[in-house]
Amino acid sequence: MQAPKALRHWLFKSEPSVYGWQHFEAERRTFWTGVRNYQARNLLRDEVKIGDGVLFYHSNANPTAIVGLARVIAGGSPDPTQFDRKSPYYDEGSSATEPRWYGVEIEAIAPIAPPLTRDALKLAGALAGMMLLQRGSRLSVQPVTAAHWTWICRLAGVADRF
DNA sequence: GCCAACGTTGGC
DNA sequence: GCCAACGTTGGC
Repeated sequence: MQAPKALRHWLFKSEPSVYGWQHFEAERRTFWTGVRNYQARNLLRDEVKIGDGVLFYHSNANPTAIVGLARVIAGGSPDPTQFDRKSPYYDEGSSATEPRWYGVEIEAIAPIAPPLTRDALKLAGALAGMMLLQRGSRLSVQPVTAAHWTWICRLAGVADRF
């Protein structure tokens, strides 16, 4: 019998002008749609599992920051927006039998207030290796190591629930 | 708004 | 399979 995989940790980027933490918190849960990058798709489809922790990050924002914690409540399934002709995420090259794009469902756990700004993250030497902080890093779904996760929870003053 | 870095596309 | 052109991301 196979041991269950340890819970893992992720960082999801979102532009607050498109879908911000306030919106997410009001809905409490959401299906994460619109990821159109194969590397991120592979993570959503194959690696992001129920119970995993998610850092919700505001990109293209002022300030850019980690603004909340979330939890994965359903693993990868096809992103319905790829089939919706009216959606900006519509992909005519995708089909129901061979969907190209995936998403997961997440639930809001706790806000991080005040937000943990990118500047604050950069000041924490222990976080220097975070993928988020690497030059040119733009993957919108990123793995976060357990050590980085723990540091971030401490910096944010939130309980490490994962 | 600028632009560096990255991903994708398509000609060859 | 190479690589130039183009489009996108996202920090600043």
